[in-house]
Amino acid sequence: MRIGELATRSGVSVRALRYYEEQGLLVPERSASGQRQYPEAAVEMVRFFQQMYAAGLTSKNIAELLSCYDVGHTDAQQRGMLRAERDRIRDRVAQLQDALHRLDEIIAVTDTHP
Amino acid sequence: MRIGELATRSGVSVRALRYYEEQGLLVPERSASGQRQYPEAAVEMVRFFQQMYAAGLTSKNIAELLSCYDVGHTDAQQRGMLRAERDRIRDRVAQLQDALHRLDEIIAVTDTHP
DNA sequence: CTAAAACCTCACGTTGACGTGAGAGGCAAG
DNA sequence: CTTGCCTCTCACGTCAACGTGAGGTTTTAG
Repeated sequence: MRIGELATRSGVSVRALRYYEEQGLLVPERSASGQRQYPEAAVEMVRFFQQMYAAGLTSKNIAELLSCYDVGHTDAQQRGMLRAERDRIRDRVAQLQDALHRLDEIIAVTDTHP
Repeated sequence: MRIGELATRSGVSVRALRYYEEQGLLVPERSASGQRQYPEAAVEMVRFFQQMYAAGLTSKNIAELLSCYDVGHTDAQQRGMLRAERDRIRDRVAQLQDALHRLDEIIAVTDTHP
């Protein structure tokens, strides 16, 4: 499919897709005239990228992560990176839940004293 | 206390404290010579700010949140904002946990196929 | 065949939370 | 008094993930 369809189907902008390519995350084939051609699987890929971005990973992190996935084997350094990222996300979840509780407290107070 | 001590005790940079002041979050007294004077309670405040920033709130959000807290009463718009932010954080936690599971899967795969 | 819609490549602009000097003044110790 | 560290106010720089035209080509619909 072409870039516009992928954009609407995966819920990101055309610009974002070109940016992902720049970062080496999703490099499509090209038609004879130079237009990008994406496979079906690209939709799922892009959603995965969004999820990882939302989790606070950088483009570089995601690229490393993909290289683990693509090559089909990982060295110690890559596995270390994966674990480090996972731990970072875990910490972040804990932080967010703390923040959530503080907000809940404030909401409770402002509801009883409006 | 002066700005340097607050910085080290609360774990942020001096620049960050001046930035918070710019944003109206933490406006200290001034000595005769113009140096900032913070009370003890500022340490806890700054940690709270960091927690909210980590949760994805902007300076403006935190300022509104403080005004709820300070004035001691809230209008409907403020309570709406508080709830919206809380819901946003909840969604984000759910997203992060999804991402966490995907990372765990990848880690499991790369461990069994190194 | 033509006009609109979609695509292409530069390349500069945006946003938020600071970083990083520059140049000048303040403060405790010896 | 002067050395050395802390603080002050501008004010420009940074970084990541895009946004936003500019100017030109390609594809599609009628």
